[in-house]
Amino acid sequence: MIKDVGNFVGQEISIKGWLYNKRSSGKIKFIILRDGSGYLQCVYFKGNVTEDTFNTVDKIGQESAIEVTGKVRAEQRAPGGYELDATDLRVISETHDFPITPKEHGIEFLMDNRHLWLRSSRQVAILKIRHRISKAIRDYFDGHGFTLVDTPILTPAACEGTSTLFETDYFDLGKAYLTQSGQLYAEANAMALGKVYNFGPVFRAEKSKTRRHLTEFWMVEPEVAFADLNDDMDLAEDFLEYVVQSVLSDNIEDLKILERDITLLKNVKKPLPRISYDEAVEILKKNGVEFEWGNDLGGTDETIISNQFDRPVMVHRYPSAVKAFYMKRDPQNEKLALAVDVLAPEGYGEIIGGSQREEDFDTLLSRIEEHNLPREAFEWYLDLRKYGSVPHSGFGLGLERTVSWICGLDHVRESIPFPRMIYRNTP
RNA sequence: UCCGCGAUAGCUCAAUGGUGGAGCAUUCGGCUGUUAACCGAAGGGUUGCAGGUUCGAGUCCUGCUCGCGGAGCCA
Repeated sequence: MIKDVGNFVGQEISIKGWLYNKRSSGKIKFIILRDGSGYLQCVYFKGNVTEDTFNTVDKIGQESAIEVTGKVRAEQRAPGGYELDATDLRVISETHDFPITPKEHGIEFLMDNRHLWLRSSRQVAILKIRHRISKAIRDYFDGHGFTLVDTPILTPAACEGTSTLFETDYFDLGKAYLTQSGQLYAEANAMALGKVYNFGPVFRAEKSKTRRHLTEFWMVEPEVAFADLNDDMDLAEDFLEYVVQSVLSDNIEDLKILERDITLLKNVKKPLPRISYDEAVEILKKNGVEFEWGNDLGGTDETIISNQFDRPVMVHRYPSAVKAFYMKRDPQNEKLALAVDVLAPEGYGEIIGGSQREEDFDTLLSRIEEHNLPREAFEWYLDLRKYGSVPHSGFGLGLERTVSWICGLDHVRESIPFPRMIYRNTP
């Protein structure tokens, strides 16, 4: 693979890939080969290769699949520091008129050609960082005593009763819904295994049309038995530090391709600042925002708050009225929920939402009734409070928002290979 | 759902109500170290769709379609 060519200096090698770009100057021709692992400049001198091979270089278009043979050489003038002094060229599949040229394109064209856009250096870098983040997430939990549990995607009822879900017919059993969260099922698993996490796609049928929303996105949700809100925040900051520092140590080249300023990412270390909702409201008022206590924080509110800090900030104890039914109320103030949101810097908004869960049977039942949720659908969930109920907490981290933040993207649509949005479900 | 902006060559964009252009891409020619290479030439158009105003509409008006930005909702 191209990323390993440095180990083959002085040797003749053959390498398969795609033609990324080419330039020619009379009797010398340069091609840039890409293979997914990196980019390699290959030089064709007239005289070093057959007339036929030399002419073939002219003929093949961008994204032709080829196999290049030649000797590896360290070369300062070549991108990446190494170059292939080519002796042969085998065409595996010739291509002409690849739509995405190395020039500028508009977003509509690029999204229509998303299946081809993925081959560009920028998209390749993003996908590699996305993979590193996914791996860091799994490594972190696997290394801290968590068991991965897979929760259902088709569910009989809305998990939280707050957002609009995709609906589908389910044989003779009526309607089924695409899950918006695996959390309730993760709680059941946590009562079996202690510390668990699930990691998979979730779905929201909200007609949200912003740079932070997809209708299908990936979420990781740890759930821990015998953990309170403070334990939850301790976990979130330790976890977030691990994920960000993993990318910084392994993906510096990819971040350079994205021209990401990593100054603030380097700051993502424990402890993260913790402020209460009340303190957040004070910050808003100091910044001239007319904010009424009791409302949820909007996107611009989150940006103002996060701009006060040089790293992600945890906002805890929100008004219970704007939070989900299963969140435990603060014993010190019944109007507050033991919830926490982690706001990423630079306007990337909420990347983590979590809480301590209500563990008392009667209280949870009355919450379900207050929210006009069908009790039958939650009988199994109530059982968790009937048999060996314990304080427990967890959170959910949105993968695409995290990728967008770490990569410095201006829209989540670039953070997943094939984004699903309100006005686009193709390609 | 609401507010705002837009749709012209394969792509990115120009064009005062008066003969639709440029750069890139493509094809041809030139160049022995290019870095989104460069230089010269050629081909390439039902100006999103439907109506209207006007002697004359890419340009003004109305409706529609699609897209983009933002709000709300949310992670």
